Amino acid sequence: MNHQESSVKHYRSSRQRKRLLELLCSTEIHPTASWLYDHLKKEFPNLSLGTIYRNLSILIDQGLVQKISASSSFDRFEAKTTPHHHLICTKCGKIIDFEEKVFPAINEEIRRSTDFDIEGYRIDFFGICRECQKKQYKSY
Amino acid sequence: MNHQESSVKHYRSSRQRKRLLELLCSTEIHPTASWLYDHLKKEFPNLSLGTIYRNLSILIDQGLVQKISASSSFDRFEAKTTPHHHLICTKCGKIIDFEEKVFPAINEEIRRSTDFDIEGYRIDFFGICRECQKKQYKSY
DNA sequence: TTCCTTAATAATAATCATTCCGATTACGAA
DNA sequence: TTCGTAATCGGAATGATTATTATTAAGGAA
Repeated sequence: MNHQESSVKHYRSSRQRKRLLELLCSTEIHPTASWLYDHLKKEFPNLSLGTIYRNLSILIDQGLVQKISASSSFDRFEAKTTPHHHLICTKCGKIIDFEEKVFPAINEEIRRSTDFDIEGYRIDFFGICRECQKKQYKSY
Repeated sequence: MNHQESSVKHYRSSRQRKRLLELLCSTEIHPTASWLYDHLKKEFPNLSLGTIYRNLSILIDQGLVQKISASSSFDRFEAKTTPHHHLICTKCGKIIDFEEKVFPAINEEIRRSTDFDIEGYRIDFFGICRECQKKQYKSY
């Protein structure tokens, strides 16, 4: 959110948040809050789920992490790297990054024809992943 | 979801569901479940919120309605018409349909480079709507 | 029309991801 | 090292959605 950069908020550092970010950077599975909690719990036995959520929102505010809401009942998170889109399996809910190319024509098109101040876009592709395709055949 | 068409489920008709669909077709605001509840409650004083949710899922199953999950804490719904995308205001959460053109290049590109069985895609544009742009200036 | 089977409804409880709160801990400036 | 306060922990609160159960009403058959 560009319009918040003017009021830069300073956050005190914490080991929990440092490790949370490292964990997010080290995986590609787009974890849920509870997955992150389970993994860091081993390292911080007193860890609280509230700490996960609060730090995720701090990291999002810092632009280091982004939230993905993909029609499931719970949010997923990922460390922000390069812009990319998502392949979402409508069977099992799995989300896969789709780096591939950015489509520049979309940006031009959209800016021309709306009075929104567009910050970006995300393409979610819906379909059935390889594993679920196999399962479909088996179920007959 | 194409893979469900083979087992066609028959639903008994109901006045509540009939009116729910009519209401969804008559508006462009992408209502929440509780908005739909509040409106139909006038017509059906005994209406239950569970009835809204159950009928929404039936209408979705019938392909007449689709659910939009746009990073808010609650779902929004719309009657399915032609394929289109969404402009989502990151300030106020408003969602606006963006008919405009379909981008055929995306389909070709994606089908070539993944083993997903792609059913479709949706582009969510994030930005700040005209009204919220005005409010921003005022806050200084 | 009347009856009968069963899906749809209403009311309410349960679920569960997320947020909030009060007491305690620990970062980091002086 | 001290001190002010942000970060943490634990648990309770919130709120959207789902499940449960008794009641109502589609809609097909007689």
